Amino acid sequence: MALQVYNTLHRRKELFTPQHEGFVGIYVCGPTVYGHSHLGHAKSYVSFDVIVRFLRSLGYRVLYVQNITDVGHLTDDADQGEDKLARQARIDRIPPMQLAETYTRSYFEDMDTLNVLRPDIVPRASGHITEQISMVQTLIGKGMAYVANGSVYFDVGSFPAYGKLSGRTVEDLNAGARVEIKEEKKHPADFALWKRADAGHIMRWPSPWGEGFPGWHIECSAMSMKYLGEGFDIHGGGLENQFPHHECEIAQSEGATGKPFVRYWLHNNMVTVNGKKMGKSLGNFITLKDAFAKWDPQVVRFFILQSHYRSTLDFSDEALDGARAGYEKLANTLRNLREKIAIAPDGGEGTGVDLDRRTAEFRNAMDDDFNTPQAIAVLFDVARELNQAFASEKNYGRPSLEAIDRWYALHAGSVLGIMTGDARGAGSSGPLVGPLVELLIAIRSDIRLQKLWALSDKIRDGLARIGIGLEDKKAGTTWKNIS
RNA sequence: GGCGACGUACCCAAGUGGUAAGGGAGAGGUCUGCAAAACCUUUAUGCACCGGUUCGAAUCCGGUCGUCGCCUCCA
Repeated sequence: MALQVYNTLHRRKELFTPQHEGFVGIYVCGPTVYGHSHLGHAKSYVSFDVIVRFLRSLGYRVLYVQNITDVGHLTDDADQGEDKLARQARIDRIPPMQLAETYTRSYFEDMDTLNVLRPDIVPRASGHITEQISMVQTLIGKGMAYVANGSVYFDVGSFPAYGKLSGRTVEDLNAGARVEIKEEKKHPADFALWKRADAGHIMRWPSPWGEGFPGWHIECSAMSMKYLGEGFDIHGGGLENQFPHHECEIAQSEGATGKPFVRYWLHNNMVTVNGKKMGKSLGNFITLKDAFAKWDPQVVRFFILQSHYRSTLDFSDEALDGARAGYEKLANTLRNLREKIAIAPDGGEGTGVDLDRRTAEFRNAMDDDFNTPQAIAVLFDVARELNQAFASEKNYGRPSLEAIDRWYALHAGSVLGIMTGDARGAGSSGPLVGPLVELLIAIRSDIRLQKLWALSDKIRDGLARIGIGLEDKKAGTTWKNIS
């Protein structure tokens, strides 16, 4: 089976074939940096992180571009309201670019914590004003855009395919009561490519049409094509950006180049919290920094991947608790595996786990539009078989055990980006912790030989209170970090 | 009003024509000084509801109810 992806453009799963053999160009809409990142960002960027990781595991050279929107756009209608970045900067009493820098750092800090690999190129909108102006000029030259009162609008009437991504028509838009009629626009569905800056507008750049700032959609077109070429393989983003953002990107990009823009459009679904949509404008969003105080970041990542990227994901304490328990089961298995490896003989028999079969199952799951929940189920299947083998108390050979360790490192670690930490689990330990715990275990073993259970339990309970869990097994006592 | 998605056990969640993955929680058991971990057994004759197509439907078609999203910045 080969990789199939759900292409929003055609509303079906399609065989994935890159434009240039062996190479994949992918662009994902990045965050607007005027606040801390939230759970929605986590779902989106973890999802695309796994997509990129999987493509790389298939042998593709992937160029992953993700923008940072540091030019503020407006708080409500395309023509009303205040620039979001400018507003927050005013509230915080700092320059807008300082605000953007602060939250760009915050964003990557959170993504690093979630084990999301950095994109290969992270272009800032403010650093690509020239490219955006140039593209607007091309569109004006082609008669697809017009200047009105210092602003430039895209004429949707000049692009008959407008609506092909979202399945809307210009007539639908007319019917909707929410499209603001703006005097200077020829048609209500026309969208801004460049906006005239009013006197108080801080972020402004000179342009052929006077001082202003770029429209919301133009940055993604200009930057994606600059780094990936005029037509490229994958464009990803949140489902809510399908319309109008991505629709407008297609119109202006294909209008400017006359070539197909993106071959596969991938959209991830939204996050809800206790059943309700989480959105910036609703004010009910949970920032990642708050989430990490409550749940282990690795568990958050695991939880996200336990549902499909095109399904909505509801965050609730009960669901996260379930995910944590499942995650710990895998972590325990891996820890047990490494303890066995440390004492395994060079020869010895195999575990009987059919890794070839499980590899194929994992690959098939991921080939089917990145079905991470099914792929994770395969991780559990291997864990169960391995634990069954361990339950029989045989002495398995090191090569057989190490093969399973490598299997997890590849499939769980490299592809899904989970189970990559210390097998002892979360928590930070200073350099003295290990030797000290080993010493306590040795002393406690003597105590246990004397059957002084009360004293023995006092040591175990005391260690548990400071985050060290002891497990007494036939082969001896082991320890792990607990939270 | 227009467009779209979804509704699978107590919870999370795969499965799009061949007889319900996986995880959590619960119950019972094995092991253990106890605990933990792990293993075994068990938990949906049924996949919102009602019709239809079919030898066969959670999966296809029609209808009903419900939930959510987009149409306005948002991942």
